[in-house]
Amino acid sequence: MAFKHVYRTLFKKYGPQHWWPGDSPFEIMVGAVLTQNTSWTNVERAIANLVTADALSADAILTATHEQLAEWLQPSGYFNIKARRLRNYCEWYVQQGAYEKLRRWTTDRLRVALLSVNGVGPETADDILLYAFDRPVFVIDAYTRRLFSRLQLVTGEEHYEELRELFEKRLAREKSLVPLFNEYHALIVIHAKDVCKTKPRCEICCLRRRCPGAMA
DNA sequence: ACCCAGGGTCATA
DNA sequence: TATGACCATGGG
Repeated sequence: MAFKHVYRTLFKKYGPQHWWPGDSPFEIMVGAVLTQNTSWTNVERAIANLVTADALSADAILTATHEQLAEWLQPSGYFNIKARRLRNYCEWYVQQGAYEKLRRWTTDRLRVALLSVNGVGPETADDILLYAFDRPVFVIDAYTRRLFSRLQLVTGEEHYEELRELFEKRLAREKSLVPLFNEYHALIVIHAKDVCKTKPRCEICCLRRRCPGAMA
C-alpha cells in the first residue's frame, strides 16, 4: 500500500506529467542516452541542434562524422562519449530493423538486446522500454533510490534489478501498469526538481512532514 | 568557487 | 563483486 500511497501523494501535488518529453519514439531514445548524468535543459539544446541540422534520425546520425556528431551534442556534456554511444545505439537500431521490428519483441528480449549496446545501461534501457515502447517497466534512478530510502521502504543498497523487481511486484495488482509507471517515474523526477531548491546540498525530501535530508 | 545533473564503462584489486 | 577514475556542459 505504501508504494501506491507515495504515488497518490505525488500525483495529487503535481498532477499528470505526460512523459516522455519528445515527439517520437526515436527522439525519446536519443534523449534517454543524452540525459545520462545530465540536466534535461542541456539535453534539449543538443536535440535542438540535431533538429536544426535535420539529423534527428538514425540514418543521419550514422552518416555524420564523429566530429560533426560531437559538435551537435556538445551542450549535453560528455559529447565525445555520447557521440560514440548514440552511434552504437543507432547501429544496433538499424540492424534490428528499427521501430516496427523491435515493437514486436517481448519485453525481456528487448531489454537484453538494449543492454548489449555499449553505452546503454539498466536505466537507459528501461527508459526506452517504458517511454518509447510502452512496456510495463519501472525505471529506477538515483532519485527513486534516495526518496524511498528516506521513506525507509528500501535500504538504498539494493542493486538495480533488485529494486526494479521490488517496485514492479509491489504495484503488480494495479490496473494500467504502463500509464502508472510512466507517471510514477516522471513524478519522482519532477518532485526532485521542485523540493529543497533553496538549499544547495539538500537532497530530495521524503514525503514526511519532517524531511531528514533538510537537516545538516 | 563550489555542487550537481533523469549514468555507464573500464581498469584494478 | 566492488570500488574509483573518467567523461564535460550549464545552472544554482
